[in-house]
Amino acid sequence: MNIIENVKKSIGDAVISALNLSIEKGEVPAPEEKIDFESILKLEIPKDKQHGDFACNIAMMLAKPLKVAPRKIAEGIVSCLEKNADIEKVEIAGAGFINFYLTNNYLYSVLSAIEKMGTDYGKIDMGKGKKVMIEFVSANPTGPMHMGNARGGALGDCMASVMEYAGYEVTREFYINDAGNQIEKFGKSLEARYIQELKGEDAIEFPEDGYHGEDIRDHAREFIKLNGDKYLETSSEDRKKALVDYALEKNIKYLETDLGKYRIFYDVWFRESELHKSGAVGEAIKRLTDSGYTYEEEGAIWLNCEKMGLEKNEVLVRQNGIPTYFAADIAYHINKLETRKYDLAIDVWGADHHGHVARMKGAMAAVGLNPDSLEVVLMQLVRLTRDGEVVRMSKRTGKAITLSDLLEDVSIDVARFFFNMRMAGSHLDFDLDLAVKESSENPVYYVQYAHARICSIIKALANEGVSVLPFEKINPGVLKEESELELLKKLCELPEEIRLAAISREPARITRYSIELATAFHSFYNACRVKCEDEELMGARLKLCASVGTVLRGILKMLKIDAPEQM
RNA sequence: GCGCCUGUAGCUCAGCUGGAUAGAGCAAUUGCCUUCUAAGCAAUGGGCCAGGAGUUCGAAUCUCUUCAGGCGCGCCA
Repeated sequence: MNIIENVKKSIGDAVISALNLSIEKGEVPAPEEKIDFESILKLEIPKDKQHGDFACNIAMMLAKPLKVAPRKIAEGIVSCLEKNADIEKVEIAGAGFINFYLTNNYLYSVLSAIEKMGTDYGKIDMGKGKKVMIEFVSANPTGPMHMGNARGGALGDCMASVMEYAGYEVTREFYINDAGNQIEKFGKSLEARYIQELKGEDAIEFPEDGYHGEDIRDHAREFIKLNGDKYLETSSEDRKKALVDYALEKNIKYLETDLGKYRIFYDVWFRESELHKSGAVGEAIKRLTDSGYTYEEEGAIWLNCEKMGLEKNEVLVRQNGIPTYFAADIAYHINKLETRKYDLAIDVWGADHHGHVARMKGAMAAVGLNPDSLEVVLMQLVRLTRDGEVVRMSKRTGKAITLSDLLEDVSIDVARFFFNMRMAGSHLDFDLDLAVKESSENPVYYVQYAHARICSIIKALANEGVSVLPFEKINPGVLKEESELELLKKLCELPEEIRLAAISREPARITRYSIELATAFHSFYNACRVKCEDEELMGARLKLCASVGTVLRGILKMLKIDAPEQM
C-alpha cells in the first residue's frame, strides 16, 4: 500500500483530464503533434510546505510545444479541475507550478495501513516475485575477512532485505573461490609452514608470493596435532592436498561463523570447484568458441573481447592448461542465469574490480544471455579513522584489521548501521571514536532511543489503563499539530523509500529513512504530550506513537538491528 | 597514456530521471527537564555546489572542458 503513489496517481489523472477538457474547450491550444501527457507529468512533494503538499510541473513542460505561457496553461487546467473532497485548494505559483493543498485525510489513512500490515508495512509488490540472486562478500577462503568484506556484507545483506520488501524472491549467495591459483598458493604456503614447524625454519624456503599471515602457521600446527609428521613422507602433491583440505574447510567454517555473528546467513554457499568438477567451465569455453569468440595464441585460449567492443582480450585457459578465474566466473554466471534460472543476478564487488564488469557482461552476451540480467554493484573501499587519523593496522595484531577485530570494539548494531549509512558508490569513512560512543552522537542509538521511548510511553499509559485502540475507535482528525502531520507524512513515505532503495540498489536510503523517522518522532515528542486530559487526543497520539514504533521495529528488523524496548 | 569513480558548510555526507530561497549530522554558540526516557528538543551562525563554457523558461543536477583526488589497465583473483 503506497499512499503517496496513490495520491499522486489520482491527482495526476485529475490534471490530465482537466487538461484534455480545457483543450476541448479551447482554453488551451491543442498540440500540433500528439503528446503523451502522462509521461511528462511530474508530481513532487515541494521542499517548502508553502508550496503545497504536491506540485505539478506540466504547464511548464507544455509551454514550448504549445507555444503558450505556462501560467496560461496552468490556469486552463485549474479551471477545468473536477472538485475533489481531498483537495483543499489549488494554486498557481512561480513560473507555472500548480500546487495542490490536500486535506489531512490521506495522512491519517497511514495509521490504518500500518495497523493492517504491522511490521510488514512498507512492503510493496514491485518485484512481482522475480527471482533475484545477490552474491556478496565471497571473501577469499584463504584468510580472514577485511573491512571491505565487512562493508560488502552489510550492504549485500540489507540490499537483499530491501529487495525482499520490494517483492522480489531473493537468494543470498556466497561464492567460495576454492580452486585455482590462490588455492595453489595457499597449499604451497601451508606446506612450507608444515615442514618448517617439524624440521626448523631453514628446512624449506617460504614461497615469495605465499600467504605470510600467522593463520597459516596456526593451521600447520593444528594439522600436526592431528596428523603428526606422517605427511613428510608423502609426495608434495598429497601433502598439499591434505593440508588444503583441512585448512580450507576450517576457514570456510570460520567465515560462516563470523558472518553468522554479523547476522548474515546465506541461502547458498557455492563452490567454484564444483564448476570445474562438473565440466561447466569447459562447457562455457566451448560455447564461447562455438560462437566464434575465442582464439589460440602462444598456447593459451583467449577471449576476443575486442569483438565485443572492449579494449583488451583476456586469457581463458593458460598455457599450462588451467582455466583462469575469469573462465570459471563466466561458467558461474551462466549457472546463475541459465541453469538456476535467476531473472536477475546482482554481484556486490569492491570498486577495484570495476575493470571486470564490462568483460563479464560481454561474455554473457557472447553466450547468448542478456547482459542486463547481470548487475554489478561496485562498492568503494572503507577507511577507518580514529582521533581523526586513518587507521590501517590493528594495534593489537599489527595486521590489517579484520571483521572480527572490528566486532570486538564495535557492536554489531553499530557496524551494520554505519556500513549502510553511505551509498555504495561513495567512499566510506568509518569513525571508530563515534562508533564506540554510546551516546546521542551515535546515530544508531538515536534511532533505537526513539523506539525505546515509544515503548516506554505505551507501557506508562498501559499502567494507567489506557491502551492503544484500533483505528476505527480513534479520531485521527484531532492530529493537527505541525509535528504530528510531519510524522504522519514520514510514515507515508516508507513504501516509496523502499521502491527507490530497491530500484537503485541502495539500502542506505532505508538507514537514512530510519534516522529521519526518529527525528520526526523526537520532534513530535517534545512538542506534543501524549498523556493528557483530552482522551480523544490522547488516543490519537498514542495510536500515532504505536504506529511509529511498529514501523521502526519493522525497519530495524529489516536491517537486522536490535530494537530495544528500554535504554 | 587510456578507462571508471569522486569533488556540495570547518568535518562526514544527502540532494543528481532538471524545478521555487541548496539540506542533515558532527563541531561552535544560546535556550528547554516539579508532568510520558535530556541517549531528546528548539534556535543562531556557517556555502562562488572544485573552476570555466554550453543546453534550458529554469542547472548542484544534463553536455563539453580544465583542475584535484581515488581506483583499474597480469597467462592475479
